Amino acid sequence: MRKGTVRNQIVDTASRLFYKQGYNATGINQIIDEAGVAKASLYQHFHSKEDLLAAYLTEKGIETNAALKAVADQHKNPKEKVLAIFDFLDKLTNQNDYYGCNFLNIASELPVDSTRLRNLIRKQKDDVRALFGEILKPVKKEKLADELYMLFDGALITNKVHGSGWPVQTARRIAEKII
Amino acid sequence: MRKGTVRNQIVDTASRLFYKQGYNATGINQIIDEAGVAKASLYQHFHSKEDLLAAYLTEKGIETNAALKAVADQHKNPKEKVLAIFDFLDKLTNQNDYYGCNFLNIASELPVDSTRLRNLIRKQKDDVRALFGEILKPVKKEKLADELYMLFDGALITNKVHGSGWPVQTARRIAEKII
Amino acid sequence: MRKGTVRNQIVDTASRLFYKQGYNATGINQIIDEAGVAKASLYQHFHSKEDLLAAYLTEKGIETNAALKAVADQHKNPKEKVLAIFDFLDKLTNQNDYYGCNFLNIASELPVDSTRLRNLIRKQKDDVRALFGEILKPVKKEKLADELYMLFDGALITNKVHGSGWPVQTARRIAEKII
Amino acid sequence: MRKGTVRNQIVDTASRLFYKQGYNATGINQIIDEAGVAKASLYQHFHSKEDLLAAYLTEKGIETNAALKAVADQHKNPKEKVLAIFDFLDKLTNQNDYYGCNFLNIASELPVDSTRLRNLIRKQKDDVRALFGEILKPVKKEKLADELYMLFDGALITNKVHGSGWPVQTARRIAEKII
DNA sequence: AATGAATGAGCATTCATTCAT
DNA sequence: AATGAATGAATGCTCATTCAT
Repeated sequence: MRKGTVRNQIVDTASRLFYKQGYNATGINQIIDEAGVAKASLYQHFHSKEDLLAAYLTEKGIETNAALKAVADQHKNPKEKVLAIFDFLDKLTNQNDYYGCNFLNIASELPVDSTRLRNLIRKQKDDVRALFGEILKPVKKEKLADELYMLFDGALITNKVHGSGWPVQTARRIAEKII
Repeated sequence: MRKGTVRNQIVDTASRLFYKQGYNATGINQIIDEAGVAKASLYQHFHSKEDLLAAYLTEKGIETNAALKAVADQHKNPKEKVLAIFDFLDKLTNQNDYYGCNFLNIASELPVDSTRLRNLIRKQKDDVRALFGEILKPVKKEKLADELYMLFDGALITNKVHGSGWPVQTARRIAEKII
Repeated sequence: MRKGTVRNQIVDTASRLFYKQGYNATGINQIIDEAGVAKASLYQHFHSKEDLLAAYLTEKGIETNAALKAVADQHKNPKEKVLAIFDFLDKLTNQNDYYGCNFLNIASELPVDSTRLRNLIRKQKDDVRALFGEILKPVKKEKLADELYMLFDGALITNKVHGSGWPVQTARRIAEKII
Repeated sequence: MRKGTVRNQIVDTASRLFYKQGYNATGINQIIDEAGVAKASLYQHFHSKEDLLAAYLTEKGIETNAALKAVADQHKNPKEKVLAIFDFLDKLTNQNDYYGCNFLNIASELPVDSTRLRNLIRKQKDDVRALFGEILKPVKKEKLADELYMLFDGALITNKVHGSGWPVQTARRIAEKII
């Protein structure tokens, strides 16, 4: 656990549960029980359950983008960078504690008018899109960023629906063709 | 309203609300109020709210597949059939009452262990995948079915996240390239 | 208990507690506990705690006005009618289970903007004012209605503050003078 | 702000909020936020929220009595003194920031057994009663003190219920008659 | 086949107060 | 003297489901 024990214990527990069970299915009571803190302590740090969700999305967004950038940085060739990202997705989606994309999972639970939260999700996705753009800039193919990002999310959602590895590999194959 | 007034009135109302508001956000009370039926009548036709969701997914699955098949049938050339499907998606996602894919929306709301409902969703998606396979069989390209279906869902989820038309057009462009 | 057991049990219990403890000091939980009904049953009959308060004020308003009218009806002479009302107040305020005027007690608990509830209270008070007017009409002294009603409420609030019998008797004495 | 900055800032803020919003409707958090002090500082100066209420009632009691005495002192004739008090009430109740009598407002919010606080309220009211007695002593009419004080409170509560100016004027008219 | 009343378990949130620093 | 983090208990309210008629 990190500094500011109580606050972080709350965020960590909430993040774990929001991810595994979904936002609506996770009650405040379960969060405080598993975090071992008082209910009022949670509300001292977060004005509402929605604020807690925002904290989860923000933290995971930073983490995820850093991880993807790190993966790309391990290669020099733009095409290799791109394919490495899909290989990373392959490893990720095959983990036992993988329950789908943190952001897409939440996206479908939100009411249409949750602008603030939808923006947090869109921001993380735009960062992925931008990452593909940066990778492809040196070879003047930054126009492919949209296509690669769409394959990225297509792979994630199809993997979620089918609980199977073929979508990520299929996305990788298409990526290889179009670059 | 269709035959079997009460039952269909319930399914129609529930479908409309599940789609627009989501499953968890739609309460039994709202359904019976707007359907104009008694609460016990609902439970006479459906054992649980989940059963009602199953009925919604089943009906929409049949409808959606029929619509896609009809679109494909308007063309002779396999490639034209495929592109027509993406053009259909473009029109669909631009409608005012479009709130995302019926099935992907629900998928993220379900608990991990809802096997029965996840199967209903997967079935509809497998039908789309099979449709692409049938379309491409005459030109011996049925292996592309997985790729096209992944673009299909990628377009839908990316459109949902960004609330914009570019993902469908991007998916169509990739499809055109790979066929 | 009256017909419609559950609903009336709720209103009766809430009325008793609102009167004895005040509105804000009485929680929903205490009401359902003492009424012996489920929480959801309360909310089936009343949309909110405020609705329950409205029911209490409405019922007590009818009761109180009927009681006052009955007292006045026992006399023929207008002056006797008026004095009988103050005598009734004397008896009332000396009862063991008297905790002040149902309506004035609530009036000071309400937020300034509770128009609906304030109107219910004002209505009951206007009925008292009107009763004095009717009583005095035969002797062409209906202009005294405001004065008598003000003595009426002055007696009640002063009795509440001092927990003593003198205010009612003082009000009666003034009434006797001015008629 | 007055001397002893912190303590007085707390009392001033609490007084303003207790008066405008009521005692129960005013939370400790709002008080410390608007007073700009720490929560623990409040509890260093006051053992409980109730203590803060006691301070409010005590201060306002002193203020109010001084104001009434000052009004009476501006006249020589006892009858004029009394009528001036009702004229003062008329001005007071017509102010924009008038929300009813400080003391009667609180009286109805208190649990039946709050002897200490009820005594503070009763004390202020007894002071008003005594003031009328002193005024009328020179003309040997001190027996009217109870009657005038009852008109005083009757005017205040009736004004509160009806949100109108007539009760104060009605009380003044009665006062004029009976002196 | 159809109903409306009734329910237990749960929801997110706020309260006045205390404690370690 | 002053603080901000932490708390247990209570708040009003909603959920999907069942039952007697």
